[in-house]
Amino acid sequence: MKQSITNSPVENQAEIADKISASEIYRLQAEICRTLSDPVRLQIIDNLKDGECTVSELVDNIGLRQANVSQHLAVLRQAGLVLTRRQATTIYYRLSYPQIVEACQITRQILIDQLSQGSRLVAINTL
Amino acid sequence: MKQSITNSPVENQAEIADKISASEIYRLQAEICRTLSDPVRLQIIDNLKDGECTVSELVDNIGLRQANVSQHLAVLRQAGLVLTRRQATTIYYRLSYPQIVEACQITRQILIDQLSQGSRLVAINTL
DNA sequence: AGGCTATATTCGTATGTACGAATATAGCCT
DNA sequence: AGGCTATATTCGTACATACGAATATAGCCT
Repeated sequence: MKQSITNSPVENQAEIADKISASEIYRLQAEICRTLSDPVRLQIIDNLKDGECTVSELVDNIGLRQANVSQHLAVLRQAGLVLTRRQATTIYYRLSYPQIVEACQITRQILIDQLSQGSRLVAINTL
Repeated sequence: MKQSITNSPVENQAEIADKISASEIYRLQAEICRTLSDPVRLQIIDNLKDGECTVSELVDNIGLRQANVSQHLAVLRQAGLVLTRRQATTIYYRLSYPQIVEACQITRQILIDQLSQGSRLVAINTL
């Protein structure tokens, strides 16, 4: 088993990346992207971009069943993209990496560009 | 500073977005992210980040079968993320939106951050 | 035309995942 | 303890998709 990376204070990113094969990097990066490839989770991230939200707030804002929102929160948690804080029975969610919002903004901007060029209209009209 | 798309005479991005429901925006944005959520396609994008590549070059660089690479190129094409140019029997691929590279860099940076924090190690070791 | 090369598509299958429904856990309150 | 609220998990099913294998298309060349 590879346990070598456990607690290494001095290693820089290149060193860390070197311990993992390039294909593993792509695979893990793809996992992060897959986590972003759901409309509900994108909406959750949008809700969290300015700070914490409770699950109830997310359920209200998104308009899906609580269990379903919770499922998506579990996916985001497992991907390490959100963190939680408990206060009594209420759980607050926040983004682990606020930079994720920038990545989403880029993809949304690309979508807007596609729409304004009309290259996406066919897909929209046929769906 | 975003330059408005050259041949869309009147509509600005907000107007275009308004014509589509917010949930449709999220759905389409999720489609773009889903296109990025495959290791092979991320590698293709990486190969295209500095300019055009032929299919053969991609096949050689990636090391998968031609048919498989071509399938992934079809996914990227259908998502509108790549454009092609033909020269004789050779087809050159390029990125439609070079900004996609930035989005990928952000997700990769998040992954590196996760790895350096150790929050991803469990996932790596158990996979 | 026929053959060669470059690239694309179809088909079958195995695997992943979103959703609804139901159930479970956890903390607070009286 | 029991009940109430907030959140999480499990299960079944329907649907999507990546891959390999095989086949198809398209352009060049002699």
